[in-house]
Amino acid sequence: MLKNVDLKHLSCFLSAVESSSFSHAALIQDLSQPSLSTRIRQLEQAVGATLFHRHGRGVEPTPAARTLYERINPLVAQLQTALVEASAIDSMYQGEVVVGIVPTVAGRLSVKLAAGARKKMKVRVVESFSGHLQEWLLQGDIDIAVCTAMPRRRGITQTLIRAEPLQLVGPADSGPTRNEVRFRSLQEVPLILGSPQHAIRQILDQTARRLGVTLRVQHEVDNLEAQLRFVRQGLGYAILSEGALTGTPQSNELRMCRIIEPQIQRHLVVATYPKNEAAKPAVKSVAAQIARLLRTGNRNRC
DNA sequence: TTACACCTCGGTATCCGGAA
DNA sequence: TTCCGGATACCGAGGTGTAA
Repeated sequence: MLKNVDLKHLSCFLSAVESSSFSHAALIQDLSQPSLSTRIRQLEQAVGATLFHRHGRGVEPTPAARTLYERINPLVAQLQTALVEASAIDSMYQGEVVVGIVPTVAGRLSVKLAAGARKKMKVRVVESFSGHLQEWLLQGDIDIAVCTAMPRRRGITQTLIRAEPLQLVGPADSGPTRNEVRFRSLQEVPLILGSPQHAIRQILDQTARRLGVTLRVQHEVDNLEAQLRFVRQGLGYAILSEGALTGTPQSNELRMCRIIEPQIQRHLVVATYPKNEAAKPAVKSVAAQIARLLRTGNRNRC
Protein backbone atom coordinates (compact mmCIF):
# COMPACT_ATOMS: atom_id res chain seq x y z
CA MET A 1 0.00 0.00 0.00
CA LEU A 2 2.81 2.41 0.86
CA LYS A 3 4.66 1.83 -2.39
CA ASN A 4 6.79 4.77 -3.57
CA VAL A 5 6.67 6.61 -0.24
CA ASP A 6 10.09 7.75 0.91
CA LEU A 7 11.63 9.94 3.61
CA LYS A 8 11.07 13.05 1.48
CA HIS A 9 7.29 12.43 1.41
CA LEU A 10 7.22 12.08 5.18
CA SER A 11 9.39 15.17 5.76
CA CYS A 12 7.08 17.22 3.51
CA PHE A 13 4.06 15.89 5.36
CA LEU A 14 5.53 16.78 8.78
CA SER A 15 6.41 20.31 7.64
CA ALA A 16 2.93 20.81 6.16
CA VAL A 17 1.22 19.72 9.40
CA GLU A 18 3.50 21.96 11.48
CA SER A 19 3.04 25.05 9.28
CA SER A 20 -0.57 24.47 8.12
CA SER A 21 0.60 25.75 4.74
CA PHE A 22 2.00 24.02 1.69
CA SER A 23 3.84 27.20 0.68
CA HIS A 24 5.62 27.51 4.03
CA ALA A 25 6.33 23.79 4.08
CA ALA A 26 7.83 24.07 0.61
CA LEU A 27 10.15 26.83 1.82
CA ILE A 28 11.23 24.67 4.78
CA GLN A 29 11.81 21.66 2.53
CA ASP A 30 13.60 23.77 -0.11
CA LEU A 31 11.07 22.80 -2.80
CA SER A 32 8.64 24.70 -4.97
CA GLN A 33 5.04 24.75 -3.77
CA PRO A 34 3.77 22.57 -6.67
CA SER A 35 6.43 19.96 -5.94
CA LEU A 36 5.46 19.78 -2.30
CA SER A 37 1.81 19.67 -3.24
CA THR A 38 2.55 16.72 -5.52
CA ARG A 39 4.40 14.92 -2.69
CA ILE A 40 1.44 15.34 -0.37
CA ARG A 41 -0.98 14.09 -3.01
CA GLN A 42 1.19 11.00 -3.61
CA LEU A 43 1.27 10.33 0.13
CA GLU A 44 -2.52 10.66 0.34
CA GLN A 45 -2.88 8.17 -2.53
CA ALA A 46 -0.49 5.77 -0.82
CA VAL A 47 -2.24 6.06 2.55
CA GLY A 48 -5.68 6.02 0.95
CA ALA A 49 -6.98 8.92 3.02
CA THR A 50 -7.32 12.69 2.77
CA LEU A 51 -4.68 14.25 4.98
CA PHE A 52 -5.42 17.97 4.49
CA HIS A 53 -8.52 20.09 3.95
CA ARG A 54 -7.55 22.73 1.40
CA HIS A 55 -9.07 26.19 1.68
CA GLY A 56 -8.35 29.64 0.40
CA ARG A 57 -5.96 30.58 3.20
CA GLY A 58 -3.88 27.46 3.55
CA VAL A 59 -4.53 23.87 4.62
CA GLU A 60 -5.80 22.14 7.73
CA PRO A 61 -4.67 18.66 8.79
CA THR A 62 -7.46 16.07 9.07
CA PRO A 63 -7.75 13.77 12.14
CA ALA A 64 -6.07 11.06 10.03
CA ALA A 65 -3.14 13.41 9.41
CA ARG A 66 -2.85 14.24 13.13
CA THR A 67 -2.77 10.54 14.03
CA LEU A 68 -0.18 9.86 11.33
CA TYR A 69 1.88 12.84 12.50
CA GLU A 70 1.97 11.58 16.12
CA ARG A 71 3.16 8.16 14.97
CA ILE A 72 5.80 9.05 12.40
CA ASN A 73 7.25 12.25 13.86
CA PRO A 74 9.56 10.47 16.37
CA LEU A 75 10.44 7.79 13.80
CA VAL A 76 11.50 10.31 11.15
CA ALA A 77 13.55 12.21 13.76
CA GLN A 78 15.30 8.95 14.74
CA LEU A 79 15.92 8.06 11.12
CA GLN A 80 17.41 11.47 10.33
CA THR A 81 19.67 11.24 13.40
CA ALA A 82 20.79 7.76 12.33
CA LEU A 83 21.65 9.02 8.83
CA VAL A 84 23.70 11.91 10.26
CA GLU A 85 25.52 9.52 12.62
CA ALA A 86 26.25 7.04 9.81
CA SER A 87 27.69 9.85 7.71
CA ALA A 88 29.89 11.00 10.62
CA ILE A 89 31.15 7.44 11.26
CA ASP A 90 31.97 6.96 7.56
CA SER A 91 34.09 10.14 7.55
CA MET A 92 36.16 8.59 10.36
CA TYR A 93 37.41 5.93 7.95
CA GLN A 94 38.47 8.14 5.05
CA GLY A 95 41.69 9.85 4.04
CA GLU A 96 45.40 9.22 4.42
CA VAL A 97 46.99 8.63 7.81
CA VAL A 98 50.78 8.70 8.18
CA VAL A 99 52.11 6.45 10.94
CA GLY A 100 55.68 6.68 12.21
CA ILE A 101 56.95 3.46 13.80
CA VAL A 102 60.20 2.63 15.56
CA PRO A 103 62.18 -0.03 13.62
CA THR A 104 61.93 -2.63 16.40
CA VAL A 105 58.13 -2.63 16.05
CA ALA A 106 57.72 -1.74 12.37
CA GLY A 107 58.41 -5.26 11.15
CA ARG A 108 55.57 -6.88 13.07
CA LEU A 109 53.09 -4.01 12.80
CA SER A 110 53.31 -2.56 9.25
CA VAL A 111 51.79 -5.48 7.35
CA LYS A 112 48.97 -6.02 9.85
CA LEU A 113 48.19 -2.32 9.75
CA ALA A 114 48.04 -2.16 5.95
CA ALA A 115 45.92 -5.31 5.81
CA GLY A 116 43.48 -3.95 8.36
CA ALA A 117 43.02 -0.54 6.72
CA ARG A 118 39.54 0.32 5.44
CA LYS A 119 38.82 0.64 1.71
CA LYS A 120 38.61 4.44 1.67
CA MET A 121 41.57 4.82 4.02
CA LYS A 122 45.24 4.92 3.04
CA VAL A 123 47.79 4.16 5.77
CA ARG A 124 51.36 5.26 4.99
CA VAL A 125 54.09 3.90 7.26
CA VAL A 126 57.43 5.60 7.86
CA GLU A 127 60.19 4.14 10.02
CA SER A 128 62.51 6.05 12.31
CA PHE A 129 63.71 6.41 15.91
CA SER A 130 61.64 7.77 18.75
CA GLY A 131 63.36 11.17 18.83
CA HIS A 132 62.75 11.79 15.14
CA LEU A 133 59.16 10.59 15.40
CA GLN A 134 58.46 13.08 18.21
CA GLU A 135 59.69 15.96 16.08
CA TRP A 136 57.76 14.82 13.01
CA LEU A 137 54.61 14.46 15.11
CA LEU A 138 54.92 18.03 16.39
CA GLN A 139 55.63 19.35 12.88
CA GLY A 140 52.57 17.55 11.51
CA ASP A 141 54.67 15.38 9.14
CA ILE A 142 53.17 12.25 10.69
CA ASP A 143 49.79 11.74 12.39
CA ILE A 144 50.65 8.94 14.81
CA ALA A 145 53.91 7.80 16.39
CA VAL A 146 54.47 4.28 17.72
CA CYS A 147 57.57 4.78 19.83
CA THR A 148 59.24 4.59 23.21
CA ALA A 149 57.62 6.76 25.90
CA MET A 150 59.02 10.26 25.72
CA PRO A 151 59.27 13.01 28.31
CA ARG A 152 55.94 14.87 28.47
CA ARG A 153 55.75 17.40 25.66
CA ARG A 154 53.07 19.99 25.36
CA GLY A 155 50.14 18.87 23.28
CA ILE A 156 51.24 15.28 22.71
CA THR A 157 48.95 12.53 23.98
CA GLN A 158 50.65 9.21 24.83
CA THR A 159 48.81 5.94 25.38
CA LEU A 160 50.91 3.25 27.06
CA ILE A 161 50.66 -0.02 25.18
CA ARG A 162 53.05 -2.18 27.18
CA ALA A 163 56.40 -2.37 28.93
CA GLU A 164 58.96 -4.41 26.94
CA PRO A 165 61.95 -5.88 28.79
CA LEU A 166 65.29 -5.18 27.08
CA GLN A 167 67.42 -8.16 26.09
CA LEU A 168 71.01 -8.79 25.11
CA VAL A 169 71.16 -10.15 21.56
CA GLY A 170 74.13 -12.21 20.39
CA PRO A 171 74.97 -15.04 17.97
CA ALA A 172 73.16 -18.29 18.86
CA ASP A 173 76.43 -20.18 19.47
CA SER A 174 78.15 -17.72 21.80
CA GLY A 175 77.65 -15.40 24.77
CA PRO A 176 76.19 -16.07 28.21
CA THR A 177 74.97 -19.62 28.68
CA ARG A 178 72.04 -18.60 30.89
CA ASN A 179 68.83 -16.94 29.63
CA GLU A 180 69.45 -13.97 31.87
CA VAL A 181 72.34 -11.58 32.18
CA ARG A 182 73.04 -9.04 34.96
CA PHE A 183 73.25 -5.40 33.91
CA ARG A 184 76.73 -5.09 35.46
CA SER A 185 77.94 -7.88 33.16
CA LEU A 186 77.24 -5.68 30.15
CA GLN A 187 80.50 -3.79 30.80
CA GLU A 188 82.36 -7.01 29.93
CA VAL A 189 80.92 -7.38 26.39
CA PRO A 190 81.38 -5.27 23.24
CA LEU A 191 78.09 -3.53 22.49
CA ILE A 192 76.47 -2.44 19.23
CA LEU A 193 74.07 0.34 20.20
CA GLY A 194 72.21 3.16 18.52
CA SER A 195 73.45 6.74 18.74
CA PRO A 196 72.92 8.69 22.01
CA GLN A 197 69.63 10.11 20.61
CA HIS A 198 68.24 6.58 20.35
CA ALA A 199 65.59 5.93 23.04
CA ILE A 200 66.97 2.52 24.09
CA ARG A 201 70.48 3.96 24.23
CA GLN A 202 69.22 6.72 26.53
CA ILE A 203 67.60 4.17 28.86
CA LEU A 204 70.87 2.19 28.99
CA ASP A 205 73.06 5.27 29.56
CA GLN A 206 70.77 6.47 32.34
CA THR A 207 70.85 3.07 34.13
CA ALA A 208 74.61 2.77 33.66
CA ARG A 209 75.20 6.21 35.20
CA ARG A 210 72.96 5.34 38.17
CA LEU A 211 74.84 2.08 38.80
CA GLY A 212 78.30 3.49 38.05
CA VAL A 213 78.76 1.07 35.16
CA THR A 214 80.75 1.96 32.03
CA LEU A 215 79.29 0.41 28.90
CA ARG A 216 81.70 -0.79 26.20
CA VAL A 217 80.06 0.67 23.07
CA GLN A 218 82.06 -0.88 20.23
CA HIS A 219 79.86 0.33 17.34
CA GLU A 220 77.14 2.98 17.07
CA VAL A 221 74.60 1.73 14.51
CA ASP A 222 71.11 3.23 14.21
CA ASN A 223 69.69 0.85 11.63
CA LEU A 224 68.12 -2.32 13.10
CA GLU A 225 69.01 -4.55 10.16
CA ALA A 226 72.62 -3.31 10.27
CA GLN A 227 72.82 -3.95 14.02
CA LEU A 228 71.69 -7.54 13.50
CA ARG A 229 74.18 -8.00 10.65
CA PHE A 230 77.00 -6.81 12.93
CA VAL A 231 75.83 -9.25 15.62
CA ARG A 232 75.70 -12.21 13.22
CA GLN A 233 79.23 -11.44 12.08
CA GLY A 234 80.40 -11.62 15.69
CA LEU A 235 81.28 -7.93 16.00
CA GLY A 236 79.44 -7.55 19.29
CA TYR A 237 76.05 -7.69 21.08
CA ALA A 238 72.98 -5.57 20.50
CA ILE A 239 70.40 -4.62 23.12
CA LEU A 240 66.86 -4.72 21.83
CA SER A 241 63.34 -4.90 23.15
CA GLU A 242 61.48 -8.18 23.47
CA GLY A 243 59.78 -8.92 20.17
CA ALA A 244 62.19 -6.84 18.08
CA LEU A 245 63.29 -9.96 16.19
CA THR A 246 59.76 -11.11 15.41
CA GLY A 247 59.44 -11.40 11.67
CA THR A 248 63.10 -10.69 10.93
CA PRO A 249 64.97 -13.22 8.77
CA GLN A 250 67.53 -15.53 10.38
CA SER A 251 66.16 -14.77 13.86
CA ASN A 252 67.04 -18.40 14.73
CA GLU A 253 70.72 -17.50 14.29
CA LEU A 254 70.46 -15.15 17.25
CA ARG A 255 70.04 -15.68 20.96
CA MET A 256 68.35 -13.31 23.42
CA CYS A 257 69.12 -13.01 27.16
CA ARG A 258 66.89 -10.94 29.41
CA ILE A 259 68.78 -8.23 31.31
CA ILE A 260 68.22 -8.36 35.09
CA GLU A 261 69.42 -6.62 38.29
CA PRO A 262 67.88 -4.34 37.43
CA GLN A 263 65.47 -5.49 34.79
CA ILE A 264 65.23 -2.63 32.32
CA GLN A 265 62.27 -1.96 30.12
CA ARG A 266 61.22 0.41 27.42
CA HIS A 267 57.63 1.63 27.48
CA LEU A 268 55.96 1.41 24.11
CA VAL A 269 53.35 4.11 23.49
CA VAL A 270 51.04 5.31 20.74
CA ALA A 271 51.45 9.08 20.56
CA THR A 272 49.14 11.50 18.77
CA TYR A 273 48.90 15.24 18.44
CA PRO A 274 45.34 16.49 19.10
CA LYS A 275 45.61 19.14 16.36
CA ASN A 276 46.14 16.35 13.80
CA GLU A 277 43.25 14.35 15.23
CA ALA A 278 40.90 17.33 14.83
CA ALA A 279 41.96 17.79 11.20
CA LYS A 280 41.73 14.08 10.35
CA PRO A 281 38.98 12.08 12.06
CA ALA A 282 40.57 8.87 10.72
CA VAL A 283 43.60 9.35 13.01
CA LYS A 284 41.64 8.33 16.10
CA SER A 285 40.43 5.07 14.59
CA VAL A 286 43.89 4.14 13.26
CA ALA A 287 45.50 4.88 16.64
CA ALA A 288 42.93 2.62 18.31
CA GLN A 289 43.59 -0.09 15.73
CA ILE A 290 47.35 0.08 16.37
CA ALA A 291 46.85 -0.20 20.13
CA ARG A 292 44.60 -3.22 19.58
CA LEU A 293 47.06 -4.92 17.21
CA LEU A 294 50.03 -4.43 19.55
CA ARG A 295 48.15 -5.60 22.62
CA THR A 296 46.83 -8.65 20.76
CA GLY A 297 50.32 -9.42 19.48
CA ASN A 298 51.57 -9.30 23.03
CA ARG A 299 49.00 -11.81 24.26
CA ASN A 300 49.76 -14.17 21.36
CA ARG A 301 53.46 -14.27 22.23
CA CYS A 302 52.78 -15.18 25.82
C1' DT B 1 30.44 0.73 -24.71
C1' DT B 2 27.18 3.68 -26.70
C1' DA B 3 22.84 5.49 -28.17
C1' DC B 4 18.17 5.83 -27.43
C1' DA B 5 13.72 5.71 -25.11
C1' DC B 6 11.36 6.18 -21.04
C1' DC B 7 10.56 7.67 -16.36
C1' DT B 8 10.90 10.62 -12.38
C1' DC B 9 11.55 14.82 -10.26
C1' DG B 10 11.44 19.58 -9.66
C1' DG B 11 11.02 23.93 -11.85
C1' DT B 12 8.04 28.06 -13.88
C1' DA B 13 3.79 30.02 -15.44
C1' DT B 14 -0.82 30.26 -14.91
C1' DC B 15 -5.43 29.23 -13.23
C1' DC B 16 -8.89 28.88 -9.67
C1' DG B 17 -11.24 29.26 -5.20
C1' DG B 18 -11.96 31.34 -0.83
C1' DA B 19 -11.20 34.84 2.78
C1' DA B 20 -10.75 39.65 3.98
C1' DT C 1 -12.42 43.37 -5.71
C1' DT C 2 -8.09 42.10 -4.21
C1' DC C 3 -4.90 39.10 -2.38
C1' DC C 4 -3.24 34.73 -0.86
C1' DG C 5 -2.34 30.03 -1.45
C1' DG C 6 -3.22 25.38 -3.57
C1' DA C 7 -3.76 22.92 -8.16
C1' DT C 8 -2.65 22.05 -12.87
C1' DA C 9 -0.11 22.13 -17.27
C1' DC C 10 4.01 21.94 -19.33
C1' DC C 11 9.09 21.83 -19.77
C1' DG C 12 13.92 20.50 -18.93
C1' DA C 13 17.46 17.83 -16.52
C1' DG C 14 19.14 13.72 -14.98
C1' DG C 15 18.88 8.75 -14.05
C1' DT C 16 17.95 4.07 -15.63
C1' DG C 17 17.06 0.18 -18.58
C1' DT C 18 17.72 -1.99 -22.98
C1' DA C 19 19.20 -3.09 -27.54
C1' DA C 20 22.75 -2.84 -31.02
